[in-house]
Amino acid sequence: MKIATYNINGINGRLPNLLHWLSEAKPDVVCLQELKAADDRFPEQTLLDAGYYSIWQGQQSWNGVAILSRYGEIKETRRGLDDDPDDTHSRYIEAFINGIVIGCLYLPNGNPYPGPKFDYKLQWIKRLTIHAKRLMGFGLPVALIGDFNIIPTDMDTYKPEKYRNNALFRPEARKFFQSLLKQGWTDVIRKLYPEERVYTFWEYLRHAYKRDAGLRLDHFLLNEQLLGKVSGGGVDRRIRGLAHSSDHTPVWIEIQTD
DNA sequence: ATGCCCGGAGCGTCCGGA
Repeated sequence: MKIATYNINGINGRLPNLLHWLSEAKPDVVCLQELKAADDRFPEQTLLDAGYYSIWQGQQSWNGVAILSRYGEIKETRRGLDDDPDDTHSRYIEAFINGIVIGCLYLPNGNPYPGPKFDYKLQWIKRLTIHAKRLMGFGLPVALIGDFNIIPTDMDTYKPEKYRNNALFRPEARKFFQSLLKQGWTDVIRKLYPEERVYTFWEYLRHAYKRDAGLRLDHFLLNEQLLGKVSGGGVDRRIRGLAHSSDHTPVWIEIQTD
């Protein structure tokens, strides 16, 4: 069972790219972020024709998350986080697929720091912390997957000094990531590649991809029950270099199924 | 310090992205 995450940066504008990658990579389950499409603009039928069932939480112009599955109708277990009924951002959707709880998230960017957007990021983090702890108590295999908009360590950016006051790299954000690890989650891509530079995002500006001026922002956090079943994982780096690509590239893991 | 590049909305050129 191959599970992937991809910040698509506009699902309709990049539908050809998405379909091409799906046909090539053949993931079984996909978490998508930054749909930038209202609910009624989600390309459900096109994805069905490509073999994928979907659930999604859309929003006009911004944000938006979805889960795709080749296993048939998806059992949705949650959309959105608790404790803020006024939150209008579409950033979390969750499903139960093949015995695994899959939380698909698009954590707020938070720039510029300081400011209200950074405050919103911290608020959202607080709410995710509560939900992540709750998921830990289920006694089921669980994965929190998506664009965390967090550079976890110096190793995860081409130039740490440049990002010291960036919301992606601020101590508050990195501390949160560490606190999740203390809850019992494992950053499985880092575990698979302990020494390597693994980037999942390259800016459009200044030929960042060509210069390999990247960041690692897209993560798989797995609990113990799921970690033991992981047989591999990686980054589909080449996809970022294709024409009209998203600024992120797909990341995936392989799970042994019995 | 600024622009460099993108999609979306919508038809000017801005906003948000990271």
